[in-house]
Amino acid sequence: MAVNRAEQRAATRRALLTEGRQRFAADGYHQVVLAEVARAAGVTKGAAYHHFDSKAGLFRAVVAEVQQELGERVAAEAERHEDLWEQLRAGCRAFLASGTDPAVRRILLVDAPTVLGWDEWRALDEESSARHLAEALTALVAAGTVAEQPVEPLARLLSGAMNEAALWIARGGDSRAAEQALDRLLSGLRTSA
Amino acid sequence: MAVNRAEQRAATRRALLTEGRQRFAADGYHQVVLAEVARAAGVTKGAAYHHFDSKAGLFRAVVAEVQQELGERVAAEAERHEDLWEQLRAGCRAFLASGTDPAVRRILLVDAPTVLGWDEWRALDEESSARHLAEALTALVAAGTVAEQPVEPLARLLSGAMNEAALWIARGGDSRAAEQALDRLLSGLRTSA
DNA sequence: CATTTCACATACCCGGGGTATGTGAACCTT
DNA sequence: AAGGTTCACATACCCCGGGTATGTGAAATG
Repeated sequence: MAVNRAEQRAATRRALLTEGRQRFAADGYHQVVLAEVARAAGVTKGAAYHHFDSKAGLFRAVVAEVQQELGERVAAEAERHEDLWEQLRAGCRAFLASGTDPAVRRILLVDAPTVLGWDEWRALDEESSARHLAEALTALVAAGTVAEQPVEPLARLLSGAMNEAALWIARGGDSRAAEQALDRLLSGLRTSA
Repeated sequence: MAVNRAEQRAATRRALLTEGRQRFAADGYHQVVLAEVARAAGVTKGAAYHHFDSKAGLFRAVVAEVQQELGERVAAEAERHEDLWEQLRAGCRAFLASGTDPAVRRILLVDAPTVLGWDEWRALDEESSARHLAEALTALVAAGTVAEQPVEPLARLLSGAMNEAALWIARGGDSRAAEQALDRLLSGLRTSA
């Protein structure tokens, strides 16, 4: 067990994050009561406020964690392919699949924009997944696979489409059908080749 | 002035809806305090609970109103065109433009999914705008303009894309660029003709 | 070993959603 | 038109839960 103070601090912080993540994912931000998160983590509300400035602060930390994991998962799946176009498709499919994870669905896709505000949410999203998408599109434009055009609005459109599709799939939508529909949309971007 | 009881009831209900709509749009659901909405409407909190079962109930009613208006606006814009394809484009552009309306942006696009829950929100969305989109796509498929395919997932993708794009535009994104990017995506759906 | 630091615990405040009950004017009945 | 009923609110209250102010004991420091 941790006797060292830094270790102890890190341990309780992690416990709060883990417990918070589970509850935020299961019950949604507003249903979660901070004192119960702390109690489940083996501490009191005071400890939580010692580590995070507010309930939203804890949520923010959880969001960052989940988002980073998601970004890595998508990137890892994309990098299994050589072809740029296949990288894009693989990344998109990985994103769609991860919508079934309650942590991603409820925390990232539903609650985060409201709790953190759309601006801050978008900034976080930018760092993790949205940037990769924009980079992939830029690379495809540079390679001539996709027609020359502003990348940012296109990335926003695709990002929104996939967010919604991930939720739709999580709610019972046919993931195969969603992937095919996305493929059709994407293929429209290709220069005739 | 209303002396009749039914008129009076309708008047206060409308006052609550109007005042609630403004505040929900300006400050966001959670920042709004119900008692102040009532006070601004010239009544007390008790009156609000006489008309709506909860704060979320008032919000739900506001959402339904805004969503219906939006649906009508989009439909009206679409119907100014004869060609099915142009109807789709016009409807999409009208939707994107309406993202600048704070009521639409904050209430419909940001808060509604969290407050009402994604399922209920989707059900409301289905009645108003999403159905029109699905119908338009179905008509285009029937006319042979768009390739035969399941319409529902495609509609979800486009709906999500436009939601996000509307928010992006409202936050300062270039609406012209978004329209063009959307056009490119849509044009990919056309059968080569 | 004395002192400071720090990671929490305890006790408290208070804003705001929700509820239970009161009230007077409109409505219906005879 | 008088008495009773309904109803559209107002008033007073409960209480959960986020946030804060302060206490405490063990680890770190010298």
